[in-house]
Amino acid sequence: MNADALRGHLDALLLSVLEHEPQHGYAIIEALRDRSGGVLDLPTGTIYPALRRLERAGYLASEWATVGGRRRRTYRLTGAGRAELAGERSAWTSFTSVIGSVLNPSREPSS
Amino acid sequence: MNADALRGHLDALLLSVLEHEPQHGYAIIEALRDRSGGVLDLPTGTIYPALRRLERAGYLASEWATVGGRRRRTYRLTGAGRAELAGERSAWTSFTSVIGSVLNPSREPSS
DNA sequence: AGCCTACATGTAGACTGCCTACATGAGAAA
DNA sequence: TTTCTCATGTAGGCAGTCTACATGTAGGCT
Repeated sequence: MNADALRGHLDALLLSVLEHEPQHGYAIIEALRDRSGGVLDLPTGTIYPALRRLERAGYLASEWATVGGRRRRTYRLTGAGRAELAGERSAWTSFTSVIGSVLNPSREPSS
Repeated sequence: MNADALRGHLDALLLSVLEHEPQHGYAIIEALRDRSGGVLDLPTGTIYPALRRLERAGYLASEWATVGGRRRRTYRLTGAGRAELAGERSAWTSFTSVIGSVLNPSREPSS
């Protein structure tokens, strides 16, 4: 998986993983790996800054927790985050449709 | 169309437009606009450097022509470019599949 | 005790590609 | 002569992802 290809779609992935339950960063990385069949194995240097960015943007909120002696920062979707996720999903659909139509144009009978 | 979303997929679009006939930059911009229903309206500052990059990479070759007193640099696919296009197409398919599976996971019955 | 692995978070700086803004010039039409 | 379309190109900015590093706990193995 090329790094550039991901550009601009990571936010949608993160929000999507957090849709049904709050997660901490490390678990999010594992969830992405699981859901993608091992293809998406994103480094911490990508995930943690991205989560903070999404929190600054108001799409996520976080709380510290300690589980088994280890500190976790648990993120959850805000209302704005939920709306953003919906927007990202529809943006993804139209994005794939547009690129697809250029990459594999269905030849119209010419006028 | 968000600029970041395009990142890493532009090469595939350009090669695809040039697949069946050579084109010059300005015409490529118009072709992308047409094929995408007006959504992809890419600036010259994006297209021209990208075409030169693809030529440096060996995927395109270019020749100057003069049509109606105007100079055009016409690009065509090389053999390597054709192979690259095939690779980009299959990469696009797996890319959409992976992102899609994260964004809209089909819930497996849990074990 | 010492070592290694998994768990867990974070930052600094590099890389790179797409964008904005600008520059240039010919032909055609108003 | 002014403006629009056609046509190419560069310089510099921006921003997101990555590499590499830094820190620390828990638990298993020898």
